[in-house]
Amino acid sequence: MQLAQSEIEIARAATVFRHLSVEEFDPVIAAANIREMGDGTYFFMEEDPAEVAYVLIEGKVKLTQVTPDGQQVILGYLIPGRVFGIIAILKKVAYPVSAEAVGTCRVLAWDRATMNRLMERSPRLALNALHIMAGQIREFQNRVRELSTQRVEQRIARTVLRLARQSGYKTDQGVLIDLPLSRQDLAEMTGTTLYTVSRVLKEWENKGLVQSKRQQVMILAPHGLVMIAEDIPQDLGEQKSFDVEDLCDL
Amino acid sequence: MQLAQSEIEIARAATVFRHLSVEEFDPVIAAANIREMGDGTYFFMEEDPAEVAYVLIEGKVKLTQVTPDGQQVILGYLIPGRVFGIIAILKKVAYPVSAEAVGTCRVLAWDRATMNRLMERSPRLALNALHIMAGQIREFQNRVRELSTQRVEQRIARTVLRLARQSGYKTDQGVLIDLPLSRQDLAEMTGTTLYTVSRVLKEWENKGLVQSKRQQVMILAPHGLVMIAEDIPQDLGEQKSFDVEDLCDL
DNA sequence: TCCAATATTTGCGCCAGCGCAAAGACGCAC
DNA sequence: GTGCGTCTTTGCGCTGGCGCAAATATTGGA
Repeated sequence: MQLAQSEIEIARAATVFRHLSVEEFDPVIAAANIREMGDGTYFFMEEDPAEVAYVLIEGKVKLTQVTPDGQQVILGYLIPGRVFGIIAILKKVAYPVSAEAVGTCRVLAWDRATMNRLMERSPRLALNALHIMAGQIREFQNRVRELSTQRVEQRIARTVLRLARQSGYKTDQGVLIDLPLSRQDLAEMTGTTLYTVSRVLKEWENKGLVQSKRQQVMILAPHGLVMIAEDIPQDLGEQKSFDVEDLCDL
Repeated sequence: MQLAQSEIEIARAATVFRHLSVEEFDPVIAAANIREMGDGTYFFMEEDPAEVAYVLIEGKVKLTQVTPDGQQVILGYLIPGRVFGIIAILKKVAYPVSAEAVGTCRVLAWDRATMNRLMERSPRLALNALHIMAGQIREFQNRVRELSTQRVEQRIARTVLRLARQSGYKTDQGVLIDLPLSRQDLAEMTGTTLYTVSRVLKEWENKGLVQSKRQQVMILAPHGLVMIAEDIPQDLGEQKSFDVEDLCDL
């Protein structure tokens, strides 16, 4: 398979290749394999020996874990430009999560030997990997803190806002989360049940904060969700108008 | 301050220095600063710019975060040989946690410039740092999963067993957790309240699983706790005898 | 030794969230 | 259009866990 120019540009912008000079970047691309995966197929499963690192070019990827008793937990979704399976640069380690294609995906892939060779030539690449892992640590620490201290509605609000920031798609009605996102999925992301998610979304819908359909959530009033996410007791009556900027950060 | 031979040996065994040759390790030690911190003092606070990396030689260190509304979360305790603040090898990042001395601590410390210079000379050192960060990611992912899927009693059991494995001190009665560990501390580690922790410990005490005093927990029947941690419904009646091996892993 | 500070226990009331069960809505395949 | 599988809603009852308040225990320091 051949790389289109647009695909190279997406890779160029990937965090893992940030600050690479052209001389460093070209061999990276030259060594890449492009691969396509159909909806629902797995790049790798939790516990598999980590041999290949990927950069997502097109599509979405879902990262999950499964508890010993078979319950699934969704750790997050990836969008184009994100690297995954980067752990494969290390010898003799296993992937800590499963990675599943959500819709058709195109990725660039490098096996460990290739990645190591590239890193030897561009220390910057290794440093970027470190940066990415540091960011992941921070992210999961925050998740632990959220799960420890926040109530369910708050966690759902944060999760929805995070997804909107990542995969939000602005329409004239509001921000649509561009993912097939069932109540069950949201429950697995927030550590609750599909019943509770359903009830919370319904309540938000009644308040005019969101509009949800089958496997779909659209945010109508980001500000209202931010209020919930931050646990600011809002006296109702005055509804703030829609403002995309609210999605920028918390 | 001078390094004792025993201190050098502890550093030698630290995970971050694993597999280093003598030629690589000697300059590392030569470049180290030894530092002593009193009980309750902080090596660094969450959000501080990360400038120094540490290896714990003696004492215990508590890692914490604070929520916006002032609630504390304990992410874990470190024992001698563990590295912390390793994030400081990267430029322009902040510590994601606070690190507090529990009892008097002795540590080795390197500032970023020194650490970077050492890593250039020993790529193995950089690789070890990567390994450690990968391990941390895995650990926090597991914590997220636990918090998402397990009930309070289970999480407390896992936490107590983990602490015993780390800082357990075998006595003729059972395994004593060698940390000042209040109900509040356990609550902050497991995402619950001191009231619930108190009630759970009391119940375990009545069943003869543990014996707890002020800021102290001793495990009498590890097997029983493992049963709870793994959520195996135990029909009472037959109490298994004490077996230290149960602490080895879950 | 006694006091003040800190840690722990426990009764009590409450409610957030769980989870079954059953009905309803939706969308795809034929 | 029909039918089936999947997803969603919602009534209901229940309980795990929260958190106040007050009593009690423990400890270190004066």
